[in-house]
Amino acid sequence: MDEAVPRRTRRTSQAIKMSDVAKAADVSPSTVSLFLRQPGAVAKKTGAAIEAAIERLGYVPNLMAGGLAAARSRVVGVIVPSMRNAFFAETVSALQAILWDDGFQIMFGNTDYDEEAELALVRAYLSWSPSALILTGLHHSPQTRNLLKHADCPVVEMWELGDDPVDLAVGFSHDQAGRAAAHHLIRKGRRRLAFLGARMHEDRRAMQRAEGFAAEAAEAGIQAEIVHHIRPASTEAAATLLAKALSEDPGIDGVATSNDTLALGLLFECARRAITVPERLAIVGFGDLEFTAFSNPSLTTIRPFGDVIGEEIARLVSGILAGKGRPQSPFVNTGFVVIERGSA
Amino acid sequence: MDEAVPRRTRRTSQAIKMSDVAKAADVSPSTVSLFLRQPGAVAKKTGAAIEAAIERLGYVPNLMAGGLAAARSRVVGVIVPSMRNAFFAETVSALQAILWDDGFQIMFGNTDYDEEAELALVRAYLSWSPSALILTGLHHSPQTRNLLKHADCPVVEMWELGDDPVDLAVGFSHDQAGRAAAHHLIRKGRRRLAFLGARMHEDRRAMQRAEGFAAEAAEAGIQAEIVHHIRPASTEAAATLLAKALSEDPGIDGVATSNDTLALGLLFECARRAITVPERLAIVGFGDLEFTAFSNPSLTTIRPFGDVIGEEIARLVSGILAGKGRPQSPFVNTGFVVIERGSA
DNA sequence: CTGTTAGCGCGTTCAA
DNA sequence: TTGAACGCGCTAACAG
Repeated sequence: MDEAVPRRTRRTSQAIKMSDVAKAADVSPSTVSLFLRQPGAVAKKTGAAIEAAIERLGYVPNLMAGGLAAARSRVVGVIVPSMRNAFFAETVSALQAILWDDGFQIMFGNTDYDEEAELALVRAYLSWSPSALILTGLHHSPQTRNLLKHADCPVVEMWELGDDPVDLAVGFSHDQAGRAAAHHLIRKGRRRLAFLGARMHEDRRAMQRAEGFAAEAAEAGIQAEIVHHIRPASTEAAATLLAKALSEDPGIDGVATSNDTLALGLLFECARRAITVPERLAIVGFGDLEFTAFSNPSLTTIRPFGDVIGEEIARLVSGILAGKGRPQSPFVNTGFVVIERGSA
Repeated sequence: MDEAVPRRTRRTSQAIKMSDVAKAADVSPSTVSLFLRQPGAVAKKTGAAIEAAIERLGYVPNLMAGGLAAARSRVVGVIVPSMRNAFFAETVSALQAILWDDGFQIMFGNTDYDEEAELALVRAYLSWSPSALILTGLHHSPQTRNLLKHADCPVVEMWELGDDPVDLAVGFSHDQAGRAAAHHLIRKGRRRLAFLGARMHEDRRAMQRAEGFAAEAAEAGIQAEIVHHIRPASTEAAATLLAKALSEDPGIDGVATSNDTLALGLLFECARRAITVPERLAIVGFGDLEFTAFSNPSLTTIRPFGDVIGEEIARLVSGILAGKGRPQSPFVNTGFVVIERGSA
């Protein structure tokens, strides 16, 4: 009976378009277009008239039309495993800030560590003719890799360094980070080590750190066990992991974790079990999350410079797209540092 | 005659297009288009042929062309104050998961609590003819509000409830959350209260919680001071805040914080100062971040259901866009709960 | 420096 | 159930 009255004006919202602006400024549409893309290439007076018209009419360019005509959009696709991970939040935040200033927009997605999801995302982003594609890690399904190889834009793999990147890679060596943790503990006189990791069956980079840790220990003649847990890193998982580690070797005196969150949980669990840190157990985390400096005891950890990764990528991508050419090397090593605090 | 010289000087990367698929499947482009949008409306045999051709050629639709023709893209713009904030990460993660399944893509941006940045983002997203716009909070610059009012798509304001939303709102009352914290402390016998907040000059919602807290206390005949700090919430800020609060009233026996991160810092700081929690100081956090259940002591906090906010919005938006009509009420109250643990 | 012109790849009538 | 025609709003080559 009574048809619902739409609460908002339906469709055909006669949006102001470029030709309207052109008419208002008494120039041709292509001049408006030119002005928008290269303000300097238009006479100052004409430019002022166009600008005034834009302002007066409230013109908002249609980026789909622009992208279609130019066969390229100013969209940058970014793919991370998980948005809930503070590491990536840092990187994406930095990326967004810089790319935005350079006139790019970010399309953002997470794979939840699923290769199929990654493939679907890559495909989806590709269908926007993006200006660049940024993804996490060097490992992808063969199909994904193939798509990326043929992509008509810069492709950046981040947070990992290694052989044979698809195109560009910005990050650091997780093997070395793992080794650094072991090295630090050994230097501190620890001889019975373990690496506690969460979700390492999915998180290749955490696994690499674990392996680097074990390798470094082995080279020093120390056997380090790797203990892991399937669930995501959480303070709670730490209790489980510590129990496992202790049951395998009650004399453990030094551990590294795949993640500061885990390390925080370990701190709490040690307090509960009256295990003194660092006296009886030294702990090295990973990530340098904000609480590490201020926990009790403060947490020795490895800082991966997630923000720098974002900045470097943004700079790289912006540079290439601005026609400044590609760097000599496809790698940017953003490195890491061990930050010594109270826990080790 | 003249037609002999096509001006295809553009270096297009031979992408497969719909017409190629059509040719390969021996149908017309519009049939392919129809099949893609409504597979059921095409003869089964034709559909199979098209599908095969798509597969064989590796066709990827050009979403810009599609969006341009349809005057609508399947992009959903999402704006949060900060990506580094774990609350919003939960929401965005849930949003992305559901919207993705429904065929939408997310464009993501953060304002860093800057109204101008928000305006720019809204404008940018609008230029993609989005399917929906999702932003944080009910407060925007007049210009932004005006743009949103005239937007030709659903607009959702999230994480806050109040009068006069632009269109739809999904969230909860921060005033009530603040009151709940005060109520809890009072019920626990605390009589000298304070609210410790970070960045409240920018974060309206934190401020609302603080005011709700103070109001509830006042109604119980208790005066609660509000102490704040300009820097973002961090475990470190907690020390500063505690010092301030104590200097104003050394006898404080119950505090709420704007954020669990702050509460965590407080826990550490209390340990350092040998202030027993909850005996001498009861603490109520906000956010129910993952460590709260497992800290030492565990943290009493308020859980805002950030993931539910994301789910509700996704459901709402998907429903409206699928033509299922708009809900009777423009509000969805996702509520919150006080989770009582060790610290209060 | 500005205007003319010809599409970009697809959705959407509508007729067949 | 399918196909032809048309145009979405803009960019880019080129001529003036």
